[in-house]
Amino acid sequence: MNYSNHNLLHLLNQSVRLMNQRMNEKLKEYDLYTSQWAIIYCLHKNGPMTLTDIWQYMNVEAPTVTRTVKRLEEKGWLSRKPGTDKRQRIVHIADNAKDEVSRLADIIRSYEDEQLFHLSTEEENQLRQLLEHITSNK
Amino acid sequence: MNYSNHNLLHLLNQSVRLMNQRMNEKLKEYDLYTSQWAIIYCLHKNGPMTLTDIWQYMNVEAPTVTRTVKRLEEKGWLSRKPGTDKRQRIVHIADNAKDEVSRLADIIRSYEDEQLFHLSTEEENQLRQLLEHITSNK
DNA sequence: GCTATTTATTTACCTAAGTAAATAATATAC
DNA sequence: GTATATTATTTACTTAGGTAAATAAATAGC
Repeated sequence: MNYSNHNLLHLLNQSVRLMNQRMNEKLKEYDLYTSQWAIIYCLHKNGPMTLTDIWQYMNVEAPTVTRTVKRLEEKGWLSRKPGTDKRQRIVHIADNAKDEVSRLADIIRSYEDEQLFHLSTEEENQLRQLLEHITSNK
Repeated sequence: MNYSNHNLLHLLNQSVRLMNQRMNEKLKEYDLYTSQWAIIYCLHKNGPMTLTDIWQYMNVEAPTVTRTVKRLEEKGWLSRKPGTDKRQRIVHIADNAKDEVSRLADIIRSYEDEQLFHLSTEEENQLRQLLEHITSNK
């Protein structure tokens, strides 16, 4: 496919749609979506977090996280308990799910590294640098 | 902000969200969203097209285009007429909107080139190449 | 200590992408 | 030339992002 006539924003959108589709395909057998896995992985790496911690870390808005966490709780991946501050609800990986999450973390991480992008370490660094550049405020 | 701990898919998602938000902000004064403008611009460049032409060109699914075109028709930007094949509906820019679209095309194109990404020509080519690489099938 | 403000989360509703299935017109098989 | 398959579009429903506003708890002012 030749994208050379496409403008950069369009190309960026197409790329991210395609990457998410491929990751969704990979996650299908675990009954998860990319965005759901992103939150599970976040908690796996960082331990229990409040909703505010999560949405700030993920760089999305609070209602998006509320909705996704709710679904993951219903499916048994996550659980919530009240914090010392009664407004807070601390989200953590459900005890039953911990082993599965550890196992999945390795599988998905290596899928992403080895198969999703098909980039050399050099190219990956370049891409990372360019994306960090455009997302930095001027 | 330091993204160095983030994996590449996460970074890519964040970047595209941010770019679309900025473009939406720019388009707000014309009462348009990025995805809506993408279709108008497509028709501006290529002339009248069928729905199938559009979704294949844009690399999205048909129902997405159906919905967006419907809204743009309601707002007076686009219009549709039947094709020779009675299944087809040929989408074109509404006569009333043509001047405005031409004017906007220049404004938005230069916004994207000069302000949205903040990349040198060299960097833009690099990014384009990397994105084309990851979207190519192996 | 009571009022006002801030903070954490949720609810309601918008756009934007996807899949699956329905509909209607055309093309193909025979 | 009728039955079948294909094609173009739409409808219904899902996830995923956003904003605005509601709610409830904590904090600050006085």
